This record gives sequence, structure tokens and C-alpha cells, in this order.
Amino acid sequence: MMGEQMNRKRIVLIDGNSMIANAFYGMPSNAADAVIRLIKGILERREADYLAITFSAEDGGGTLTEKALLQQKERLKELSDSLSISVLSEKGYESAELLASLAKSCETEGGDIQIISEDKRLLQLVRDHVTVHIPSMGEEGLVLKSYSPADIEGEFGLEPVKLKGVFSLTKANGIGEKTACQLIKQYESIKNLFDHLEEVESLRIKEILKATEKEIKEEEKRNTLRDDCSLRLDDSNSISEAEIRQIMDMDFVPADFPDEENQESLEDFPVHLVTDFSEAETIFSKCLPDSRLGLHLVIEDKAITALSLCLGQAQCYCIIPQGFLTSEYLAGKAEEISKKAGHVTVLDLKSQLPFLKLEAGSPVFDAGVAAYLLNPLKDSYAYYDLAADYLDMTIPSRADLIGKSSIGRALEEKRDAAVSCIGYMSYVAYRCGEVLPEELKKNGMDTLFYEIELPLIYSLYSMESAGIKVERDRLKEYGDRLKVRIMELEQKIYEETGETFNINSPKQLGEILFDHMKIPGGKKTKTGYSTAADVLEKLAPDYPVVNLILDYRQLTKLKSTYADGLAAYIGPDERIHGTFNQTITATGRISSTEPNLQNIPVRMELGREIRKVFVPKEGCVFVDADYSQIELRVLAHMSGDQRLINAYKQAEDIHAITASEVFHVPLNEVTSLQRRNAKAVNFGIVYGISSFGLSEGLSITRKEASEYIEKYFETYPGVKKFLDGLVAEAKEKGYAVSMFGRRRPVPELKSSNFMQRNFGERVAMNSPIQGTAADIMKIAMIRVDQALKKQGLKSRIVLQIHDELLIETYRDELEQVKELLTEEMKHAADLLVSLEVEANVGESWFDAK
DNA sequence: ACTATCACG
DNA sequence: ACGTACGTGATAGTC
Repeated sequence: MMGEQMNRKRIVLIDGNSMIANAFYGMPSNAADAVIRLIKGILERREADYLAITFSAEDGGGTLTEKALLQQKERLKELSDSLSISVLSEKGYESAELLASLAKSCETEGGDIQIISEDKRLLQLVRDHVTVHIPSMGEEGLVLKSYSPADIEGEFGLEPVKLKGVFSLTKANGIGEKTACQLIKQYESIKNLFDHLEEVESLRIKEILKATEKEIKEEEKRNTLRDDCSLRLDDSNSISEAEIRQIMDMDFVPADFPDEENQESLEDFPVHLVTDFSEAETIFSKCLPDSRLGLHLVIEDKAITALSLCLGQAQCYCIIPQGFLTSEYLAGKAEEISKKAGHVTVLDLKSQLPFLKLEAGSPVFDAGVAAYLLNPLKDSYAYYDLAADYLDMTIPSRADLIGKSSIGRALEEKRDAAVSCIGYMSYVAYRCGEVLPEELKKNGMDTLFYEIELPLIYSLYSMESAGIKVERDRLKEYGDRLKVRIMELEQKIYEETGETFNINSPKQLGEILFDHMKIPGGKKTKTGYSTAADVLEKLAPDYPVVNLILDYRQLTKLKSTYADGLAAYIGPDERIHGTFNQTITATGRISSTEPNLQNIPVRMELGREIRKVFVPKEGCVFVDADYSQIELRVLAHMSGDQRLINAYKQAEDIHAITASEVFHVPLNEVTSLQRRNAKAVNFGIVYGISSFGLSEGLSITRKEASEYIEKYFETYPGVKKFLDGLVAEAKEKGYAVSMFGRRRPVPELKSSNFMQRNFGERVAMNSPIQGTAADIMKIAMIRVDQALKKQGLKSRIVLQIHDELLIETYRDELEQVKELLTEEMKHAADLLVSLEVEANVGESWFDAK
């Protein structure tokens, strides 16, 4: 039937039942039309040679019980008929089973099958020429998520055929998808799992399995899809070009299903697609020393997928590797033109440096970082956000154009959309290169940008490239040790509470503690009882089991986030190369992701141990340096409070001195309690003081807390005046400002909501302090990084943790590095109080702290 | 996707 | 009367 073509016939099968149900959710009144629109989209894009829609023969016992739903189903059948789209069903078979049968027969006959259904059970069918698309709600409305065998492997870690077991297990209350995948990975099938039930390590899981064995096995039957129906596709199911045209001509509901529909803007925005070598050569030859470029390399899997280049309003190119025009050639050319051109603007310089290989000081402008300075509160600085904010243009977003697909894939499947998406990138960069420098200047942030943020990009890139060495085996041992103790604690907790439950579930834990065990003082949150550490700690003296739970929490946190979490990021070079983000925080700090290397445990002994696996490479040691109370010193400087400044001039222990001055006792008579209180007040000041916050932090009454604050302000009147001034300034201007001109908008100050406004005031007090400290650290980082390179040293900064820098130091460079690091940090800013730096040397991060 | 929790400065 | 300390990111559970 499929003919003897070389190319596989493209067969699209739509699960009428489940798609109706899915569309019904969003728009009950015209669910059928939504499905028809989806079909029209497929036909319009010429994505199918054969198309059919399937329905279960029986309705009654199935899921389609609601009347309205049934109506929609009938309407969909009618509409399909009128468009001569094949409607298939067979007695005794569910819709999903028809799909399974058809996929099987078509696949053996050499078809390429796309199944569209909301029924996850169909994922079992995925194989080389069978793709399943599952609709889900994305940011931009409904999107189809596609599953190839590799996608299944990536998401579940299993072959598609084994998914049945996973789906059956997750029906049991208490087993999540992750656990289910792990069990199936280990035991292959449900049957084998129950045959080896005694081997299951977790007592809790074992209990659940025993209790729900029957349900699970029944569920497995439901998840077993028959694929033996007699229906076959034949030429009556094929779609001819004439038929498509006819369908398209039929007046029908406007398409608001995903994809497409954005090409009209191509009219006034021409992107020239270039795939020809000599044409590319001609374009590159136009990049001269007096040129200004907008440039963006699309980098996927460490190779260039596309080069977007803009030389002027009407000269925007999307250059794609093809034939002689290789990805490697484009890489070389990109580097060459970016070095030759008089000025280059990019959207995100750090991401481009692996290919552009520029050095600090190059005439490059980073539009994303500039936009971040202009408004650090945005959550994206993508091309369409920049266009909307600074070019007064509304252009389709990447998701509008190509959904969640990679650019590389979109170039194959949705060429036009991908080309405009790529084109926009350099176009927006180019235009931002005209607008944003002016904008920065107007807002007094040009020095901040050119002297700090721009050079910092290179230092962050250097730090990411360096990465940090982590001892894989030792980390594994650490995780294994935790596992043993976790399982012991788990047992004890089950014994003490007399129940077997998921300790990680705050819901279950709260019910066990406060309902079953009737422990008093259960504080309710929105969703139930709070089981947060500070709540449990208060119960610990009376209920020993609570201590076990706290220990369990600590250990599982260490295991999942750190032992297992970090292990997943160790590369083939034995190092972790995290990402340091420059455009995330509201205050100007950098942030760290994948993994977060700025929250590695240190406060608790057991957690701190993790730092032993962070080690310098052969021939190196770590030098770690951190600022001592940089934020309080910034406060002393910015407020100009003479007494606080004097305190720092003599200071050994600032918290003790504060206590001495605030409580009017000689320094050597300050009690540890007084010191602790003074320390909390110091923190409170930096956070934007409030008596409520302080009382929480110190477990004292609000009244006592306000007294402390009052005394503090009496002692340091300059600080009070300064903080009041910050709030007033932020109210007037609408933003708070750091010493180096960094701004943080504080719209909350205008809020009519008391709580919001209060928050705004604290932000107005905290942001300039936290922001100035961040500025100073950035200056230090740049200088240290540049000094290392200028002096020809091989040592490199490997981590920044807000007030701390870690340098992997070659042993023969140790003295020089120690000196340079502390000196640059101390002198990064000239304040009324000195900046003090503590430096340590060690064979691991643990040792160097 | 959202909430609760907890790791860091 | 109101009811939170400032700034982050990852994980697990729940819906």
C-alpha cells in the first residue's frame, strides 16, 4: 500500500479522543475546532502524506462521560468527514490501541509516523520512525512536546518499551516518576520487581509496593496497549495537494493554535539567507575597520549552527553552514571580522567568547549587560525583550517563531521562522549598539558599564573556563557514608512515630507530627502545617523524634543537592565548569548556576566536609581570600558616621565594639550575649532594619528589639540619618543607587499596600549597601584576573562567593599570588575605613578556609 | 508550575 | 491593624 518510494511516507495520526479532552480543558465550547485548527496547521505546512484521526468505539465506560465532551467529539467527527479526513475506529479497541496498531503496521511497511496524543501511555511506542507528540501548556499557549527515542532516554533514562512499568508504578500513591524510573531501570519490569521485592533497599518503597501490588498489576494491564486491530491505512487516507488546497480554501476558524503566523513582519525586515560560500565571502569582505556590526553566533553543542550578522538597517544576514561553507570556516570568519571591525555589538558576549576569542578592552558592546544595568529587575534580556524596551518594536519571540525547538532543528523543520529568528538577533544587537550607549550615559552608568561590567565579562569567562577540580571518587564515598546514616535515621523515625511514610513530604510529616502524634503548636501555613527547621527546633527538647527528623533533613539535603547533585556536573576533565550569571540579581551581585557553587555548605561541620573534594590540580594549592565584613564597612563609609568609622579604625572585633558602645560597657566586659545581640543588630541594619525582623532573628519580643535599634541609632546617629536619606532618595527617584552609580528600581515604594511599601523601604536601605559591596568585589576580581595574566602567571581565579575569591595557585607562584590577591582586594575601593582581607592557603577548599 | 525547605553571602 | 528581616539556586513533593 505504501508504494515503493525511496522516501518514507509521512504519516500523521491524531488521537481524537485524547485531543478533544485536552482542548476541552482550555475551551470547552469549541474543542473540536481547536483540533481541526491543529490539523489544518499540519496540512498547511505540508507535513503529512497520510493523515487520520482515531476514536474509541465505545464511549460509555471510557473517560468521555460528560455530555458536552461527547458533543464535541461528534462535532469533530463531522468536521473531519466534511474535510475528507479519515476517521478511524474499531469495535473493542481504545483510540490509543488503534494508534498502537497503526504505528506497528505502518512502521513495518516503511512509514515515518507522527502520533499526536495527550495519552502518555503512547510513549511506549516511540522508536526510530515513530515519534509521539504530547501537547502541553507552554508560555505561549499550547505547544507540542516531541519525543524521539533519545528524548525518552533523556527524560526517563529508559527505553520506551519499559515505560509501561513506570506509568503503572506512579499510580501508587507515594511513588513518584523518579523513583519509578529508578526501580524499572534496576528491575526491568513490574513482574521482576515483585519477584525480587525483598531486595528493594528503601523500607518505605517496599511497604508501598507490598500494599499496592494488586493495584499496580491492574494498572499494568491498563497500560498494556493491544496492537492487533485489523485496520490498515491505505491510499484513501492519503492527502493530495489538491485536497490540501481545497481544505485551506474552506472558510474556517482562524488559526490560533501554536506556530507560524509571524512572517508578515518579514516585509519590512528582510533577512538575507546565505548558504553559498562566495556570497558569504562577499559579505565578510564588507566588514572593515570602520564598520559597525551587530553579531550573534548561534552555538549549539559547541559548534556554530548559524551566524547572524547585521551591517546596517537593510543588511541583515543569516548565514548557515552548508557544503563548503562549513561551521569551522564560519567560526574562523566570525573571529576575524569581530577583531577587524571598528565596533561590534552582541547580545551576550560571554556566550560568544569561545569563538570570538576577544580580549578585555576590545571595542565590543554587550547589549544584554547594558540592558541589565538599565533595569536589573527583568527576567530576560533576549532580543525581543530588548526590542520592546529600547527599540519600540514588537517582534515575535523565539518561542513564537520556533517553539521550544533548537535553532538547528528549526532550520530543518521550519526554515523561514528559524531564519527570521536568527536575523532578529544581530539586527536587535546592531540597533541596541546605537541606542544603549546613549541610554547608559544619560543615566550616569557609562563608567560602571565600561570600567566594571564589560571587563568583568572576560574575567567571568576565564573563571568558567578554568572550572574547579572535584574528586569524583571521594565525593561518591561521602555520598555513600550519608546514605548509610540516612537509612538508619529513616528506620528510627519509622519506629519512633510508629508509621512508615515519606519523611521528605512536608504534608505527610506535618500530619504525622501534629495530628497523629498530637504534638502541640503546629503552626499552619497556606497549605498545612509548617515543618520548617525553626519550628521543629522549638519542639526538639520535648520530642526526641524531631531531632531525628532534623538530622534526616540535613543529611538528605547534603546527599541530594551536594553529593549527588555536584557529581552530575563533573566533566571528563574531572572539573566542574559552572555558569556565573551577570544579569540576574537585583543588586548587582553575580549568581551561580548549574551547579550553584556559591552555596556549598560551610556552617555545619558535616556539610563543610564536602569542601574537601574541591581540590587544586596537580602542582597547585588553593589561596582563598575573603573580605571581613565588607557590607558593614561600606555602611561606615557611605554613612560617614564618625563613631562607626572610629570603631573600625581600632577594630579587632566589630560586633564586640558595637556591643560595648551600644550597651555602654567597657569592651573587655562585653558578654557573649551582648555581642550576639549586637551582631544581629548589625545584620539587621544591613538588611533594612525592622523591629519585627530583629525580634524573629533573636527570638526576643518586638519591644526589646525596638529598644536595641533605638540604642543603636543613638550611638550611631549618622547611620540613622543615612538610612532615612536612602529611603527618601529612592522614593523621590524611584530607584536606589550604589556608590558606583548602580541602580535598583524600587516600585514597591509607591504601592498602596502597607506590606509592599515596607518591603520597598528595606530594599531602599539594603540595595545600595549590598550593591556597593558587589561593585567593589567586581573591581577586585577584574584587577586580580588581569594582574595574573599581565604578570604571566598561570594561576587562575576559580570561584567567587560574593565576598570571597578562590585561586588555584601554582606552587611556584604562591607568594606572588597571595600578595597580589590581598593587595588588589584591599585597594579595590578607597573608603573612609580600610578594607580588611583574610587569606589562607590549603590543599583543598576545606583547608583554605 | 508552584510551594516548602534549606544551602550560601 | 497590618505582619517580613536582604540577595540568591536546587531539590523534592504536590497538583
